[in-house]
Amino acid sequence: MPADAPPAEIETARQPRAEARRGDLLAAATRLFAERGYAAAGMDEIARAAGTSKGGLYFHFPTKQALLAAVIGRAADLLRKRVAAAMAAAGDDPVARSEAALAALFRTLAKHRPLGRVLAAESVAAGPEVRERVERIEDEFVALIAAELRRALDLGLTAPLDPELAARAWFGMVRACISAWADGRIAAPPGELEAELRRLLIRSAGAMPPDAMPPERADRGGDRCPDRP
Amino acid sequence: MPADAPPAEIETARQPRAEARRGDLLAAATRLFAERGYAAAGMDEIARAAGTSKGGLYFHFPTKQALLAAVIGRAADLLRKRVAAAMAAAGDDPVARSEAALAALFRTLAKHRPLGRVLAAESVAAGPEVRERVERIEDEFVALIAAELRRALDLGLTAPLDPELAARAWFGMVRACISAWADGRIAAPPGELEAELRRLLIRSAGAMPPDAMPPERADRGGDRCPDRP
DNA sequence: AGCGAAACCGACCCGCGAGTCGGTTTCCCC
DNA sequence: GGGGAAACCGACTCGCGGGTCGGTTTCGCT
Repeated sequence: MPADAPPAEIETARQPRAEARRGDLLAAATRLFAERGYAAAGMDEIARAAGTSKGGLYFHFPTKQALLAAVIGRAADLLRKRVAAAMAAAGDDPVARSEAALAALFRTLAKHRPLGRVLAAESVAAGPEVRERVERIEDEFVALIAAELRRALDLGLTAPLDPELAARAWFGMVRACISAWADGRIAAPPGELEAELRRLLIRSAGAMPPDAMPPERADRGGDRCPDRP
Repeated sequence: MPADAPPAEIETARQPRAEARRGDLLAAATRLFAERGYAAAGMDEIARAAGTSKGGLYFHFPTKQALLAAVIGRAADLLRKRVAAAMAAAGDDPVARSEAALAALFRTLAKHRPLGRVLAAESVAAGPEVRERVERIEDEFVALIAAELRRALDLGLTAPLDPELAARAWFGMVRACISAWADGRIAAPPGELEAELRRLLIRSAGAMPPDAMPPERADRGGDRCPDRP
């Protein structure tokens, strides 16, 4: 449904060693863009960090913007792959599929911390084209989740809500928590964080998790259906 | 509780016309940093946009970083003021106070669009000190809401949750929705957006809004307490 | 082996923009 | 009204970093 989704990598697979270099360069660029910011990270520095030289870098990428674009494209491809796999494995239930998509997003971003920072912060710094591209990617995932949420709504599995807005809000929740966690501003281990976040997401939609009831059932008084006097 | 909260503006109030200039400069800088990004916005450009010259700009701010720091400081002050006022006006109920704080955040960011973008995106581009400062500010507001949430939790007004995490997640929801809306990627008018967002927030905490029931009560089948078979 | 292209190197070029500085205007106050 | 400081101006400097280029190495292929 997101229509375009450019064919990922059109590169006509050069020599394998070149491909490896390209990978190193992208990794180094991702890390440095995240650490120093797009503008402050120098091409020379990136080349050095990837174990090569400026000339070698410019052999693979014609310009700094192109490098950033490649970094972003690769990140988007990775996310797409993980999310698609997770959703496919989650079966038919739209709530389960939404949960799975968010969880995959969460895990992927948690595993590759710099990636999230590049996606979040560098869009503005590198000119409007890049910025728009990042927005498109975000919209793509939001639409993915919104579609599931709409199905869930139609099936009466959730409280009445605006699927687009809810999907966007969910995305924001995940992003905010991940980046705070990546900076060490949240102590909890990722597993707990994910579980707690999942509870928030599900409750916010007014839905029950598809798999009956979570283990800790009688924690306290009013867990679900809180009729406070 | 956030401990420090630097005394806002220590400036020893110079001539009033200078103060006005300073304001113009800050406004122009905020706008241009948001539009072009920190690195791409030139000092000369900013000065011109504020109706003055580079020399005049450097009279007020010794360096580009200092300019950004002032922009961020002013934004933080504005947010602090608005949020404090809203919470004070909301009475004692911790859920109402949380709602009010978020709503004030929402409205302030919605009214001053560039401000949110600067806070969100420019922290990385301008070196680690600035970045850390922005994180501190965010943490400050999160802590504010987390405190209310903790009270609500102790009073049994919410489902069991981690107050810090929930506050952070809420913050992320608001931010994500605001920035998507500011870019025109969400069509809804801000009033509706806020209302829908508020519903999501409340539900995610498993709380009831303090003011009894919202008008549209019997919209559909399972609004609250969704026991799906 | 040896040829040709892909891959890589690093010294150099050059525009751009942050910061400087000597000079000019504005305005407060005696 | 005039002296002096605050406020402001804009031409200039200068280092930094993106991009270039001629040359060198690596490697596949016959």
